[in-house]
Amino acid sequence: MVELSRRRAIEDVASELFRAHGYAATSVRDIARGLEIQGPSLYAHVTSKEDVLWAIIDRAAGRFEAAADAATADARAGDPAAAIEALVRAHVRVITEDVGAAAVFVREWRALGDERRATVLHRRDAYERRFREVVETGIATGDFEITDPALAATAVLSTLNGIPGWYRPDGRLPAGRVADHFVDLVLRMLQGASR
Amino acid sequence: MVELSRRRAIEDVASELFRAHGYAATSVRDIARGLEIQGPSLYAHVTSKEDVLWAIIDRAAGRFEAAADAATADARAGDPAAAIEALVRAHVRVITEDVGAAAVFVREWRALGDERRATVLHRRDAYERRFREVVETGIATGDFEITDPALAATAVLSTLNGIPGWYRPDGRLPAGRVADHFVDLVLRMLQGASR
DNA sequence: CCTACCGATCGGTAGG
DNA sequence: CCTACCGATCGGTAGG
Repeated sequence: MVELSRRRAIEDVASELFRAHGYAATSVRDIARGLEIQGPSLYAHVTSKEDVLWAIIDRAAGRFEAAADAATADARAGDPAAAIEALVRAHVRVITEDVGAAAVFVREWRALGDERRATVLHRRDAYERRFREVVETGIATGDFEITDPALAATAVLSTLNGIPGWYRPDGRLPAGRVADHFVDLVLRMLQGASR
Repeated sequence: MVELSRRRAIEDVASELFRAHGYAATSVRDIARGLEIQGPSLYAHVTSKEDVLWAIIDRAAGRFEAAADAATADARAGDPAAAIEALVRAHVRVITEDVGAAAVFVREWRALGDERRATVLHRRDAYERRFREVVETGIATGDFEITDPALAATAVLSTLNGIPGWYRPDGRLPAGRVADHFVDLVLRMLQGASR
């Protein structure tokens, strides 16, 4: 592992602990132990335990948003299936590139204070809206066979957000294959046909 | 609300608090406050905080298993689509009948002690296997167009287990409509066709 | 079901 | 980054 900023190392250790045990069940001293320093020494680098959680979640949110921006820019307008494929690949890539942070982002936002929690929920809403709008476009073009686009978008994201629950970088399926499978599953979910 | 056993009332209050804030972030005194008694009084009814979590999770697991048993008994053998539909309807029904308990079951099993956590994970594996076996049957009969049945079963359950994250009994969609939509989405995910 | 209380641990600060 | 320490809160017990 290359040199990381101390601050980033703290967040990586904390991500793994928050993912494995949850934010509330992880103590500041647990994080410090993972860095082989004393508990209070952590406060030379962070101002509070919640700041560490916020840094992890804020960065993860930013990576999802940036990846979706790039995916949307790449995909040709007027092809909803291609647009969904790009969004799914982007989402899966962000998850598999840092599955610890993704798990914390998906599960631990409830532990944030009111203001930050509200901010994260708004950003999640805006992010989900991108999926929903593509679903709506696909309904309009006749590519998708969906009667409730809001529910379909929620279901798609639930499907993808299960990945941090089982994906491991050294697991049976490499990240690219995971993305391929979920692109197929999601597209079929939306396109329907055989019934 | 009808008379409930005191023990059951404790579990219902705890379910809501565990769902909203997580097990670790909920104190025994928080649970007691929801019942309008003092913190230590709770111990007249339960032996530990973890016992309450276990009771919620164990009961939820039993309800999922019993519902799947009934669904499997009902569905005609040799029709994988009907079998999946019955399993999905059973799963959604268990979630929507007690969304608090379902959320705790899905999210909070990490907080159990080693032995109980291992037990729950084995039961989850066995439960997921039922879905996977129907997927495998569907591949064999040609009804399903799936290349990785284990991943497909995991994806289906992730999709369904997102429901406790947003479903509310007084929400826009009644439980039966939620089940209808997820049956459609899941069947299309498995049956494929249009690509 | 209550009051009084316990030891352990929590997040965090003081002062190097 | 350390040691020494703080007040608050935790799960849980004693003894009615």
